[in-house]
Amino acid sequence: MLPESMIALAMSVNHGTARAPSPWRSRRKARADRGLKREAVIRTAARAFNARGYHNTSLDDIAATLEVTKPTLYYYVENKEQLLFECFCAGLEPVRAAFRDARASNQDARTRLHGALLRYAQAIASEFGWCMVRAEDQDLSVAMRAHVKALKSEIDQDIRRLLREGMADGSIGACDPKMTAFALAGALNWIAHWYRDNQSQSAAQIAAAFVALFENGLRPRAA
Amino acid sequence: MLPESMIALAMSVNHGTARAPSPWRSRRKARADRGLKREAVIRTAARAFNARGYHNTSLDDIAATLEVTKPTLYYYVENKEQLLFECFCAGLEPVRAAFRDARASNQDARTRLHGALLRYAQAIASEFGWCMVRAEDQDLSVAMRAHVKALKSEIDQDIRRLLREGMADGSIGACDPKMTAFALAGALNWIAHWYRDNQSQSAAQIAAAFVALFENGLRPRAA
Amino acid sequence: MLPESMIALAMSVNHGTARAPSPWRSRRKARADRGLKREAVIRTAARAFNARGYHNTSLDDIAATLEVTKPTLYYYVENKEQLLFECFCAGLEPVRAAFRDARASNQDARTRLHGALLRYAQAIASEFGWCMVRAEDQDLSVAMRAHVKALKSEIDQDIRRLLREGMADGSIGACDPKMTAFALAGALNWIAHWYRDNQSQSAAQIAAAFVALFENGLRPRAA
Amino acid sequence: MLPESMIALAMSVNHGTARAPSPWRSRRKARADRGLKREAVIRTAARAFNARGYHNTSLDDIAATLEVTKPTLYYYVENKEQLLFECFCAGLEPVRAAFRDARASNQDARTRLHGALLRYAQAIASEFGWCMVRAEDQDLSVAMRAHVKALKSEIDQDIRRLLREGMADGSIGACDPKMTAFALAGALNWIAHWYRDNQSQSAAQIAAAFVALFENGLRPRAA
DNA sequence: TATGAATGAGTATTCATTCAT
DNA sequence: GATGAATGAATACTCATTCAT
Repeated sequence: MLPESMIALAMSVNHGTARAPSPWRSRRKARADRGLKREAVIRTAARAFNARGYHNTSLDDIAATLEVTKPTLYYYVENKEQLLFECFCAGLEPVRAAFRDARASNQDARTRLHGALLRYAQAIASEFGWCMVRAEDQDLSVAMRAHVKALKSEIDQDIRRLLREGMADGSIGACDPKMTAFALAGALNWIAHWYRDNQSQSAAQIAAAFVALFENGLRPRAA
Repeated sequence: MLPESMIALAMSVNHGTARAPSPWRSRRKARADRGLKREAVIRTAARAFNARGYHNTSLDDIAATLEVTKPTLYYYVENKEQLLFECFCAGLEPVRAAFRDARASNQDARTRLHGALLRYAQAIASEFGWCMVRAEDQDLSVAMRAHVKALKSEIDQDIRRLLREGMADGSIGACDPKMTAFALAGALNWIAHWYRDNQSQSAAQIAAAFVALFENGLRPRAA
Repeated sequence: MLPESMIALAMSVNHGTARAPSPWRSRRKARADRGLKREAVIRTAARAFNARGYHNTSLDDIAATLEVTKPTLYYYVENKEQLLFECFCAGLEPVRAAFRDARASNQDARTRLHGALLRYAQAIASEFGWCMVRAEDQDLSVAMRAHVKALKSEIDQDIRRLLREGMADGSIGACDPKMTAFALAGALNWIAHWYRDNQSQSAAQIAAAFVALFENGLRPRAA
Repeated sequence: MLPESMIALAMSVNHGTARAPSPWRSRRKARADRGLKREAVIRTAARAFNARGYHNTSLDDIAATLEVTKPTLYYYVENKEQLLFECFCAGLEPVRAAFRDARASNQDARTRLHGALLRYAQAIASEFGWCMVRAEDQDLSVAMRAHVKALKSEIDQDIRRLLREGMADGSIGACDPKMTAFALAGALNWIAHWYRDNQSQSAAQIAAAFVALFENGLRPRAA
């Protein structure tokens, strides 16, 4: 269901701000995989979208960063829209993996949710965070919009399921799973709006602080 | 600091989806105040931005909805950018009012925060919610961006202050005010992404559910 | 043939840079003649055209300078084009007067030409100079273009006639009247491109220098 | 300092009114150099500006003449303004060359000035004449305006220098170099206002007549 | 007289996309 | 694989002009 190279791309998430090396530069240096170049295209797009927004980023911008011409991009990607979609998928994959692991584990539900949310937060803070969260549905064609919605909904359902399981196994207090899932996801997604690489706190630290809040709430605990 | 007509506009937030009646239609019907028309322009823009996004909304779209020609918009507003800014302000004003009230009250801090967040959530669910939350900073000129950032920061500081006051008066448990403020705002802002007028739950109900989560946390309480 | 108020306007040519007083300002102060206001409109337009060019001057600019609204201008003038035409006429009238006088005098032709060119130069250096010289024919309707051409041609013919008379009465050496008239007019018209009010030399001094050149030529004279 | 292709363009000045052949028409016919096309764009623009003025010429007009679409123009030129600038430069180059030659020669100054002015007049009568002379400074951005002013000033200084040298070597009578330079340039520049290709006299003949006037003046010479 | 309000027509500029080479 | 060249469609913004009041 997800595009081919997505997993490889997602694994190598790069938090640094260094310009991605252009695989075109050393032209003769090996028949550098089409896959590698495709990855570079997507990653470069993600950074540009993140920095300037989807509509304020032209394909020319992306091509220029890669030191390539615009039509070349079309060799690796069908559309500008598809470029956005690929970025979205690349960012989402680690999140899906996190929830897969949560399902497989046999700890109590709150612990499993805790772990998944930690990885969720890190994905949001990655260079693909913008594309996952801030990219507007409006900018996609109906077909892709449906696709994206389905993927997002999957995550939503994963969270709700863990909440319900937690209420069942006693590790989570009574709550409305739908509203609570929205609140959790919202708080974490929002990280994409303010997190910058140079932040004093790492994504992991932020995630930890968030999860602590969700666990204990604002009201002082007895002891 | 905020534009004149903003408060009137903000007071009359309209959650319905009904097309705003066009004050131009009945030309002779009263001396339809310039102010009223300006309001209609802004409100119509807000709905369009909300529905299709800023970049996918042309001034022609807005004009057509109002059954007016494009240049007429320029009679009421300087720019497309300014249109967005006005929407932002219109949405933000009730939030500022909420925090003003929170400062004035002499209840314990958690109660005051609780009240402010309720109103915050309702503002986000209003027709101006998109403009306040999802509009990209990238789309504004540097000058306006600074302006918007300052206004947003004001709210952020208000939240942090209440958190600190709550820790001081014992109504709020120990927490990192900055991270917590981000988490709270994020969860609430996210409402703008999924809330639709036809939702089964009202904005107030949603806000209540959120606030309850924030107060008690996920972990089951003793009693 | 020339518009009514032109002569009065032309007589009061104002070389200063001081903003023309707006007759609207003191509203009650007498029923200030329509003629006076019309004059103010034209003079203000001339200055604006002179400063920013015809196309870069909007009627709003002119209206704003006069502290009036745009439609008011239409009460005094039919068109933007007509506004330009009026400026042209206002500038031209003193030149026509100069050549009328030259025809009436009974001095030798070179002396009469000399005198007329002096006044010609001063007209070009006036605030209407731009409109007379730099305004493009292209910006006028066919009807007005013909009108303007006729007026310009009249001046051209006046110069040629004086040249021929000078060759006849021996005060002017052999020359091609057409080419010479073009050269004279061109040199003088060009003043509109570089003359500014704050020039160290007055329009009269410049005119004198030019006429001296035309009279004696570059080649050193015997004595 | 001047744009690359300018010199080639200037050398091939075409006085005819025949429509420039569109290099796009025969698409396959040769690899029609980008340079050639760029030239065609500039020349076509010059003719249009000449015929209708800068503001009354839309890029659509120019594109239509070339049988190309508007965005194509942007492939060769950055701006409408830059288009005007290129025309200006193309027209000016032969003039600069003329004065370079004048500096290199070792004839008396009056003879050298004479020669330079002849070529000056021919440049003004070329299809680029309008852009050099009648284009308003007002239509250029501040940066370009400065650039243009500098180039024009260079020519002015060249004329003044020759006048001073002429007074020194006795070939030119006493005169104010500044005023005289203005008069000479003005008379020649004015040619752009009235010269048309179908003129009975060639540009060279006109220039000769002008130079004769400047040399001898109006006053009859002794013998 | 003067103006508030509105508009029609125009215009420069941008950009995703295509295609022959 | 990559690019130079071209285009169609869209879009924000301007401005002279009109007209009811």
